[in-house]
Amino acid sequence: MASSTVENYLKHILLLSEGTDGLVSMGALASSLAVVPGTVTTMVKALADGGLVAHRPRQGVQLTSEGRHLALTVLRKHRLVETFLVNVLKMDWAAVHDEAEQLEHAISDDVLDRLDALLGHPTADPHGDPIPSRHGKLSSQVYATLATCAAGRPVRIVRVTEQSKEFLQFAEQNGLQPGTSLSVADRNLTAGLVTLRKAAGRTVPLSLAAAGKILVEPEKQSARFRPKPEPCS
Amino acid sequence: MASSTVENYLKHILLLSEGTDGLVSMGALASSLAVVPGTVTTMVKALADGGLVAHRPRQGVQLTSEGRHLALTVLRKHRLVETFLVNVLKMDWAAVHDEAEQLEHAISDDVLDRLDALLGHPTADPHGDPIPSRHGKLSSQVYATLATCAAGRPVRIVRVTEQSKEFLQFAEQNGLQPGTSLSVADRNLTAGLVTLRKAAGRTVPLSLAAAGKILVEPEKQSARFRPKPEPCS
DNA sequence: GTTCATATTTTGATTAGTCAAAATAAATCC
DNA sequence: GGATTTATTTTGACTAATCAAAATATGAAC
Ligand SMILES: [Mn+2]
Ligand SMILES: [Mn+2]
Ligand SMILES: [Mn+2]
Ligand SMILES: [Mn+2]
Repeated sequence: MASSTVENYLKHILLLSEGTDGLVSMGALASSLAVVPGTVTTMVKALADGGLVAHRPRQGVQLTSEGRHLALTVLRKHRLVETFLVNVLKMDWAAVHDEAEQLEHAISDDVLDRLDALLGHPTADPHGDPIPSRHGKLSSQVYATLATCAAGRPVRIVRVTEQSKEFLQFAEQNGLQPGTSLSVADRNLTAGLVTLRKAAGRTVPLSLAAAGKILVEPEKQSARFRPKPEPCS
Repeated sequence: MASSTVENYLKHILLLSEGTDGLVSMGALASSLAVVPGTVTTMVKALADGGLVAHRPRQGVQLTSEGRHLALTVLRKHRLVETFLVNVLKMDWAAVHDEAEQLEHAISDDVLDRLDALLGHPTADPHGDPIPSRHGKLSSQVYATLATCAAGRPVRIVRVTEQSKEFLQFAEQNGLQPGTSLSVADRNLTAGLVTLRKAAGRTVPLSLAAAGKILVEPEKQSARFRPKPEPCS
């Protein structure tokens, strides 16, 4: 029932309210959607009439539970579609965001469930972005970034939080994808430069800004050092 | 670039002009698109301005070669998507038309090509509708229907030309799908009734109107009767 | 407590797509 | 040939979504 436009508004409100108190400013929403602020004010009032958001004039906007549910469904479609495009159709991870931006509005809930099953119920998309569960649960785990994690510590990339083609192509070129193991060799705050050391010993320089877009978790101990491997049952 | 609306207009003009001289009446197009005739007149003039159709006032409308090319791409997307939904996601063939009606406007040419390869370059969709080739060739082979083919003759269903859920569910229930072998046991023009005999001897009654929607070709000789089987090379 | 800068809202206009209903052209029938 | 039926076109109005630019509110700075 909801138009593509409405779905996009809700999805952007959801993404922008992640980690905050939930109130999203008109300005932030406008630039996120690439429309002028006046348009957002008008649309948000319409969404509020429809019961999908709560609008606090001159304060911001917030999803209602109905709006949040719809937004989560759209986000789930987006990320499952991206996963399908990369895992099944072997598309470049830098290209799938734009595709999914259209497809998220065109697939039914039935197709969504079948894609989910085909892909084996994945919990993250090719960029490491968490996929909302069918019941609307969205992981909000907080990770360190390459700009903040301790130097020398072995870490594994879990997520790249940046959709732009250019950034993703650069990251792929330098083997910076979810699953990659590495450590921060050096961090120079003055120069705004981070140097990474990859598994093979290769080093990669990265701006601090770029490093902040790459989320990592502590490297799990490799198998031969693991104290008590679980028996396969 | 073209909106979903424009794509739908072009696709419907293409389908309605199949087999005719190419001129489609405003009235036919309006009922096919489920809009009022005045809307069609307005839109067709806009399409003509855009060079996608030629409008002969009070006569009809016809695709230009650019419009025909676009229409064929949309049709190709529609039918490949249907094939994907049935063959890969195992959806019911009665449900996929509505899904494809949306998806045909959301998938890129790149995704189209990858789907085509994944499916093994099929030439017909689950209903037997021919899939336009990547170079815009659309098979226009003429087939007999169950309403016209000789009684007693063993035939094989090649296509079911009717998108409605109800009809397709009925056809599935009675095992009337592309590939099925059968023959017309009896045709009673007065009663408007056709009786089919399936392989297992089971008979199925069918209205003449419904029989006309089912296209067939002469049954190929079964292997044991074939005079000169080609060697597998 | 004014003044200023900034974000937000309002106003007026535009585009795509649609419908209802009136006007018009064309074909058909006597 | 004139009247009638039918399809098409025109006209006027409406909705969703947008922008440009003017008006307004709010918090910060002086
Ligand atoms: Mn989108
Ligand atoms: Mn993603
Ligand atoms: Mn369509
Ligand atoms: Mn089909």
